[in-house]
Amino acid sequence: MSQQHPQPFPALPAQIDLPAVEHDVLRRWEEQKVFERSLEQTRGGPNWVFFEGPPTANGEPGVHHIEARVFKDVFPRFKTMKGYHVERKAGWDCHGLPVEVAVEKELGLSGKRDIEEFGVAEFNRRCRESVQRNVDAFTAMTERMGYWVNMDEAYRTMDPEYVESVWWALKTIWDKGLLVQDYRISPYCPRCGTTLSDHELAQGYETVTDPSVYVRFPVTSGPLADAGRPTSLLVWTTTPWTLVSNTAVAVHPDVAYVVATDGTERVVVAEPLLSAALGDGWEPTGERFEGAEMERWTYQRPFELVDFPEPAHYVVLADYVTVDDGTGLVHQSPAFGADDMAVARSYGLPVVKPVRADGTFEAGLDLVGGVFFKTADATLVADLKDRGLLFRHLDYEHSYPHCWRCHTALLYYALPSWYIRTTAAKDELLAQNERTNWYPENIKHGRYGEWLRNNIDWSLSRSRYWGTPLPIWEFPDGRRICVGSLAELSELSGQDLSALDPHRPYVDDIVIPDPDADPALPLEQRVARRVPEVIDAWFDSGSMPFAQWGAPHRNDAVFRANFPGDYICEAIDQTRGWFYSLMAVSTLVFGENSYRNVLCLGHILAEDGRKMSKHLGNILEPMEIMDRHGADALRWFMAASGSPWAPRRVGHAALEEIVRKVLLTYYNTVSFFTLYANAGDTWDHSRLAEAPAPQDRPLLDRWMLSELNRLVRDVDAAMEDFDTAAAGRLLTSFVDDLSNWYVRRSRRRFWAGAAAPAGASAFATLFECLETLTLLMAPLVPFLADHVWAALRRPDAPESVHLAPWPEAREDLVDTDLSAQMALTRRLVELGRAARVDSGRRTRQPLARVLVGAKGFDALAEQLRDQITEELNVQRLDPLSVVGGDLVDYAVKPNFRALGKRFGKRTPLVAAAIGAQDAKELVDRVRATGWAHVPVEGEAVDVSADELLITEQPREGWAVASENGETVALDLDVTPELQRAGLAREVIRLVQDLRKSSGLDISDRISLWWRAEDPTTGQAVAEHAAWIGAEVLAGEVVNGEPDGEAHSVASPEFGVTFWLRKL
RNA sequence: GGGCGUAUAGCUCAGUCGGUUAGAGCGCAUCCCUGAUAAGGAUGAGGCCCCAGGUUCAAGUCCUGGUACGCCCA
Repeated sequence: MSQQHPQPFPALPAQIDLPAVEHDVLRRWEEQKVFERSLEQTRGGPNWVFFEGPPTANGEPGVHHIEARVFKDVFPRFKTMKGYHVERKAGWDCHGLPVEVAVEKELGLSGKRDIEEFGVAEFNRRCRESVQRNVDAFTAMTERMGYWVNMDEAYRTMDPEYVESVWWALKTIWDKGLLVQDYRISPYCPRCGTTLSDHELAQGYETVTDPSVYVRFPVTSGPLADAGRPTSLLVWTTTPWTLVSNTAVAVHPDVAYVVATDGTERVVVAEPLLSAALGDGWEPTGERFEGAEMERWTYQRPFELVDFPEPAHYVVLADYVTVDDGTGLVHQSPAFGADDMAVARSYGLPVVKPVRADGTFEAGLDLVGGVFFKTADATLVADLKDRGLLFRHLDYEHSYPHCWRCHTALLYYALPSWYIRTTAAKDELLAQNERTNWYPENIKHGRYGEWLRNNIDWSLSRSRYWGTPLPIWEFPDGRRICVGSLAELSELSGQDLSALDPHRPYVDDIVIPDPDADPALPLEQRVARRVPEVIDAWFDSGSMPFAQWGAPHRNDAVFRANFPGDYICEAIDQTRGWFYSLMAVSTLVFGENSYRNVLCLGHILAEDGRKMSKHLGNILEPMEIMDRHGADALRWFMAASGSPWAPRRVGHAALEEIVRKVLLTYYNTVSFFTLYANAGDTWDHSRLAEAPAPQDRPLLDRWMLSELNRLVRDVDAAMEDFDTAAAGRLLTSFVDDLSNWYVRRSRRRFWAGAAAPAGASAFATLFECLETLTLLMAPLVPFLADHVWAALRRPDAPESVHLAPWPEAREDLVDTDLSAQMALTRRLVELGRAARVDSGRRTRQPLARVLVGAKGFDALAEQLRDQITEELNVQRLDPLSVVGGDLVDYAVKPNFRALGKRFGKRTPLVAAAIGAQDAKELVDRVRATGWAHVPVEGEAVDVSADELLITEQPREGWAVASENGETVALDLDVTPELQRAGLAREVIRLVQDLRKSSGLDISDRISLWWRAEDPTTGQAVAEHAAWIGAEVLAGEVVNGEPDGEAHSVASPEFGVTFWLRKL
């Protein structure tokens, strides 16, 4: 029969190769230019501005790159369906140390000296090349995962227009006086003459033995200065060479310090360290000071070898001082320690640096002149001892950073460096943070807010090669110019530089002549040269909102229409990275943060719970995963598995589960629909108009449509709240309801066919559910959703689901009362199933009666009662009350939630009183009057039915299951009539199996013959022949064997044989 | 050392406004159903809701402290 009608839907086989489908869909997107059209058709609509955080195109892409890219795709798709215009400009972060390190490795270079010998021009050319190589791998992965982003017009932070925009931003900050030069303490190798990055630092720790010395610093002012006998601060250090430049002594403001004496001298130490630092023979004198009281006490410094330009050598307060080691008094030498430097800045102390860049002390100094810093220790300690200042000298074994190349001990060394005074904008940053929505919210005032509150100036400059050159030119007399564009530089330098590559070394060759200089001076003395540094690559990426357009020099209007952004998303490691650099740059330059909503994801871990890394061998390649499970499965995992804010483990098992439970259940429901829509009197979209109005459909359909519209409302709310996990849970549970309840309970109506009255509603309802569900699924699983859409779509609907509008919930179809009734129905069915299992009566055996005792059962609609009898295969459904009260056991429990509201503190008493009552009497009274009195502390208290949890169970001859006050009881009596009906069901199943194994189409008609050896089965078949024939589509059911060929099946269990032949 | 987060079944995770019988999936066991069938369903075993205090009539849920792990920073 199916051949008589053209099939309205393409056949969707139950088996599906998801990765293959995805490749088809990718091809279709490409051919039909779906992404471009989705942008085209929203043009003119409101903008929803998305900023792509540029991945560093350094190294191969990994699974963790998929994570953020899923979220960067889902919400733009969602907003596009809602009618917004969402530009998606890709970007690449090109500069920075990681690129340099990779190229150094490739070239076999080691360190800055090598790079300079190799040639900066060629080195930077290689860096540029390396970046471009990796972009290809990212592009392939991005396309495969279905991330729609415009890579043809991607911005690159190394492009001249981009660099110019960054220069402009720097100049803006310069003009505000917030770009300044200051000392920065960096780990520095004096032999290689270079600073080391944190990454390099981590590679070079070695265990060494250093002197650990306790030194007396005699107090020269304050209450202890005139104590009659000399009193000294006892100061501990493991770097005696830094005592030459001792500048101050730091104490913790909240720690107690005491004076101790051995009878001859007096020293000051932290109270908790008294015995540890001094050993035996020392007694506290009773003099005791809070650290805060000691501020500005002066002392006699240990060496008088260098000059100090400003006042120094007094006690300062610092929170970082601990009482774990030493004496609780910490020697300060700001040129050689980051903490020391910070403290010195806050006190305005001078930075004295007697060690030269090669690691030796300045030549003219007494005692240590020209000596390498580390070897000066012995000389200095000996001198302290000679002068009686050395209190104690030990050896101290600890881990100290060394140069990973030459193993020279590193120097923490103050070098001139460029800073952005973000601390000056701290209040504004905090205010901008308040106006920004963080997901999850705790980041805002937690990890990120904390970072802002402890803001430190942004250390901007890097003494490297492959980066945006710092656009500051300096004259010999110290005057400086910050340049904001190539045009400006052209003008200042007097040459056309519009085609200049604004990278090193070319930009280093540009000089700016001083128009006012004496022409007689040599050239070098009347031109400005660029400072040698490049800038932190984070400043590049933080500038992307304007620099991606080359604004303000180019596309300024485009930039202004796309600022600030509505949405950015990265993993949590970006809080102090991109999230901060974006906020800092735009707040400093525009006085406004550049993003409104920021999604902050947890990290992706390997299945073993560890980070994926090559040496652990637990890496999953993204392309391999997608070829095995499909990109949709991986996308669903990222978006909806667990909580995106938390770290998550990805593995094959998790992805297989998603495929089976979510994607295939959804797809199989669609496949089921097309199977029946294509069969018999086919169903096509024109029948939608003939279907009854939703409110006139059977309750099962009305329930499903109610659930559907609730789903639309809730998924929309979840997506608006950037909560894909909630959306995923809602969708999963809907798919389960649709497949395992609605379709399961509606199968007979689909068998009846599209033309049958029963089928009209079912087909329409299922179609509407699938159509809307597919729209809701589209942002999360764009491939499968579009595949389904292509199969199901109405003739006038958009070609792709991604060109279709987001659905709107029809609140008028949401029926919460019906939802509650259906929930009760399903709970009762579950109880009935449990009772059947206990009783050992298989479901094919019809039973006479089921009894139900449950609140709300009386109000349960007839159609829903029918669902229960059908699903449980029973003939009658009655309330438990039809059984005489004497045959039923009652149990009553207090409903605490209800009682608590009314009785508060007395709840336990009322609960106890309820438990003490005779259950049956209590139930009778409540049933009769709606209230019952229970005695509580001599007083009669009313309780209502709602405040009780009543469970009732029949005593004899029933299979009973109850839960939460709801009871289902099955009549176990199987009469001969019931037995024969059960046998008829058995043979129907037998014949259905035969149909299937014979390869018949679901709508093929047959002739059926049978012969029974078992008399009871024979009687059952004869008695139910009409029913059997109708069920198995047999035109005739003949007792006897067929002539000629026929498919046959014999059942020894029931003593019957069947033959069938297709009509 | 500091900040932030996480901790619920063997595993992966839900758990709303605090309510006394804490759920799902996977895995395991035993079954059932089947014209979606290499699917589906039921039942069962499996819980110190990390620990200790506190608030409350009532705590997996709120508060304080601790432990372990993770991330960021020093």
